[in-house]
Amino acid sequence: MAKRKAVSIKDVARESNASLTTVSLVLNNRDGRISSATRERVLSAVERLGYRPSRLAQSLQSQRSGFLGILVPQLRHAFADVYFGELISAIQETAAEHDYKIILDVANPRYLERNHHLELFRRHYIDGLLCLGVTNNDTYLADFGEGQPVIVVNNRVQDVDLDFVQCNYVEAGRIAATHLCELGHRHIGYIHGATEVQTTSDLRHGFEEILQRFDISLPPSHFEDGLYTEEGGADAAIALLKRDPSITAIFSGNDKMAIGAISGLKRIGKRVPEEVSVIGCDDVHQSEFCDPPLTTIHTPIFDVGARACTMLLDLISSKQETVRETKDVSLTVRNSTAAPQTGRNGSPQ
Amino acid sequence: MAKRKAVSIKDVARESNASLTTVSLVLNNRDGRISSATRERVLSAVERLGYRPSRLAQSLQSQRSGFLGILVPQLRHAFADVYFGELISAIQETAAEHDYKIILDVANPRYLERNHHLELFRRHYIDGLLCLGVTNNDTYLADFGEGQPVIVVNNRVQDVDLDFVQCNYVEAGRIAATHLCELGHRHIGYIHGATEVQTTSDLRHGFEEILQRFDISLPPSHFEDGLYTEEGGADAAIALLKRDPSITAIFSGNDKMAIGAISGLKRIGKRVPEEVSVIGCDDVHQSEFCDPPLTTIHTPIFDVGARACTMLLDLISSKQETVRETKDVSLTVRNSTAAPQTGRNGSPQ
DNA sequence: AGAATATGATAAAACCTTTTACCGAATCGA
DNA sequence: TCGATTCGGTAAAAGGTTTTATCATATTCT
Repeated sequence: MAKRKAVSIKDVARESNASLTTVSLVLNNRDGRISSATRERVLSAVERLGYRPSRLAQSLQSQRSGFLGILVPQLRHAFADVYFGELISAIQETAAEHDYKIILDVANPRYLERNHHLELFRRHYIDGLLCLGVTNNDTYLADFGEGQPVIVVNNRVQDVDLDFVQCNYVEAGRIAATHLCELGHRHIGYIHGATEVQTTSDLRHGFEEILQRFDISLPPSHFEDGLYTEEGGADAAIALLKRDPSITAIFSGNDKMAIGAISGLKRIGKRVPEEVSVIGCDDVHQSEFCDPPLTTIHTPIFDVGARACTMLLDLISSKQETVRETKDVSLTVRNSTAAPQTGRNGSPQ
Repeated sequence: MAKRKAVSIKDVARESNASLTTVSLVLNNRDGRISSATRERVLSAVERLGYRPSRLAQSLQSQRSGFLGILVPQLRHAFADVYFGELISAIQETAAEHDYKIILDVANPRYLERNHHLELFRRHYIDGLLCLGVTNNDTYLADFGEGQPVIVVNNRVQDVDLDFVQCNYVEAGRIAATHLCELGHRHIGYIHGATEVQTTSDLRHGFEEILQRFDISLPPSHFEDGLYTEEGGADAAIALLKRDPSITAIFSGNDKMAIGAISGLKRIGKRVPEEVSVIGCDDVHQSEFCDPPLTTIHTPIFDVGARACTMLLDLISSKQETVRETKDVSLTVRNSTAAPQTGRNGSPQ
């Protein structure tokens, strides 16, 4: 199939009776050194031959790949998660605006064991890396060093001194707690996600801070792990209400689990929000379309992704030395929360 | 910050008192030419220096980038769509198994206008391309040619002769229609997605084929565009029932719109499935967690993505000349469909 | 007019591999 | 012992660009 060889700068040089160097200078507008006559000659040859410089050769020479990496953890189907998807959309869009392309990697055990994360830089795959969904267990993050720009997106890592852009999850916890308390709830369940995620703790700290202020106790029996999945959320909600039927409100660490929780509550015949209020966290798109529409903490995920990408580019071009940003969150009230029913239905006071 | 220069094969050669060539031969196991003594010497030097070959130089030399491209259309936040996400997960996983990496591009108008899709190959960004979410309007697909392996994923393009891997949407339409008809529905609404998508027509053809067999008419007033979004699905369902209150079942072109439709129906006080049945298509993960859980056509999206990726690799390595595959689909019955209520509530017979 | 400076273009080095072709030394067969 | 192999290894080319240093030629200054 004689896949005819790609045209190179040499071909252009020959075609235009100019030297290799001249062609390069013209193409890169290296100051007016070249006469407009030769410039035209070169340009027309480029046009005629349909020449486009090889990005491989360019990268080799410039020692810049023009790629940004996105590293996500190994989950069921990581990319089918709207939370990650939203971040990736934001990152891709921002990167494209700056003529960078995105490459996608999944940090599974095999990957890490083979040090593929280090190869990303050492073998010049990428110029910078964005890490999504990291946990405090991800010790490999400590492997990155000098000249390897890395930003942790919407999280932090406890023991590793890495740059990050995140939402204020402590505040998110406070807002959620305040909302429930002010509605009058006193028996509250808490569905959390993986505890090794830093923002999971942040959220809980903020939440408990406010509960204490309202003098409400949150016994261990009111906590349940929802695994950050719908199924987990459903199971957790059911477990919580079985263990303590007086619970009138549930805070879920993310919307996914909250939606699962609503589905679980319905399954055991509890009406939302009449009998049990549910509040989530994230404000993903579909929260508007579950039944009832979910009250949740709005976190500016898209902005965080875009900002992280911009900052990464600044790190790469040495416009920044270090990045540490925390974005504000807010309450989005829909219909899954209400004041608790007084009297009859349980609620032993 | 003296970012100390990366160690190159030259450094290894010097360190191990061998020639450049020898080092390369050892590293690539080019037949037993090298004595085990030198081999050891080289290997230990590699170890000591922490040498890793530059993939840029390798790619330049081999004329293979080691990347696969994924091109998605411009949508709200394309990657935050579980359907695309599932495909991307499958592709990424398969590619990684074969030591390929994935790069992500969004085909927005600016991108296409600048012919960035062609640059992908011409500038050696990628060795092969997977196109997601294409429509019959995407004429740029015709630009790809010889030596540019491209596969359309879970779709086809009417006028362009491109390789594809897809689900059998004609059959999906048939199955959905059969299900509704056998339940006894006679007044059926149809929420469709973008008509410029080939599978949209396939689905409809299959659906109408069965309705004719059951001698049921589907007047234009029973069609509504749901824009492939939740909002669109909700609006469409409401419009359909306002226009013809005798409708007892709705088929939706994807689950997203179906979930929206359920939410819309509830909003106007219609119970699902007692008053109106809803059946979707795709079987996305969350269909299990809406209320009621959605009856839908299961399409093996993940398999399609994985298969498309495998086939693309075969095209690249010339193990295949052409790819045309259609995967089976099946019915997943949950609780959003039921027999129509007889008598009282409308249903003029 | 002779020296100094612009101007326009180019040869060569550098970026880092892999592969091809070749070379000297040792081994082997006759 | 001569010619043919095998063995172990290397120099050089190729892959395609950018950048640096250099070289002619033309122009300007004194």
